[in-house]
Amino acid sequence: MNEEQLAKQLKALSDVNRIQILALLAQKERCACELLAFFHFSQPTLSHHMKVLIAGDLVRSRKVGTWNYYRINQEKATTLLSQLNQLLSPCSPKRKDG
Amino acid sequence: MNEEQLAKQLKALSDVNRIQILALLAQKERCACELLAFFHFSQPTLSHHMKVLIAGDLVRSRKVGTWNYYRINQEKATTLLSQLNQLLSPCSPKRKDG
DNA sequence: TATCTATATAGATAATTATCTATGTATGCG
DNA sequence: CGCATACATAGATAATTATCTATATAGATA
Repeated sequence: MNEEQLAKQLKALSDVNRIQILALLAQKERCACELLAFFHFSQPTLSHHMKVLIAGDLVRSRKVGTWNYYRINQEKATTLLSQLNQLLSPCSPKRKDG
Repeated sequence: MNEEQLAKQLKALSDVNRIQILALLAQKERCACELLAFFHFSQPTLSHHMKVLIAGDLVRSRKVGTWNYYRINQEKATTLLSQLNQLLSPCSPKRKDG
């Protein structure tokens, strides 16, 4: 388990606005302007938050014309959950040196 | 789901040192001086990190003489995992307005 | 009581971050 | 082409945070 990457992902998740963004993306893929409508911060601030989420591999984006659609990176999100589950659970000896 | 508290807990988890502290506590309860031996930062810094983890309800402590023993707050950790699981999973309509 | 050990607190500092305004880029359309 | 729309980037700023040194507190023990 790469703790640097895990910390980066958890840091990406450690902001109320980004948590709410993920909650919105859990429902469906959305473009930036659609996301922005839910919040009170500026467009560059949303851009910043999306960058953090993407850098943490929690969100993917695809461009369609001028629109940028965001969706949860389900695979990486699942990996994160299982890592966190392993971290927070009482130690079960999985490896000989564990 | 209280997103403020969730963000606070995830922020507590978003530091490599604190992740490693939790990994050590997952194995067993440990006192501060025992934890400190694993790291290169100072004792007040450990004290700070433990305070953050406790403020996030992820860790509990008990005092025995001069020693302070720390252990994972398993109940709250499990709650956190399930909240995060709910956040990162494709939306399943649990509530009428969901 | 004096002292050692384990831990916390105070205060300072450097790094990070969330946010803003202003501006740039790229796409679609008349 | 000229302009509007969607989004990103640049640069500034205020707040937060991780870390340190110095010091305080509190329990154990000689």
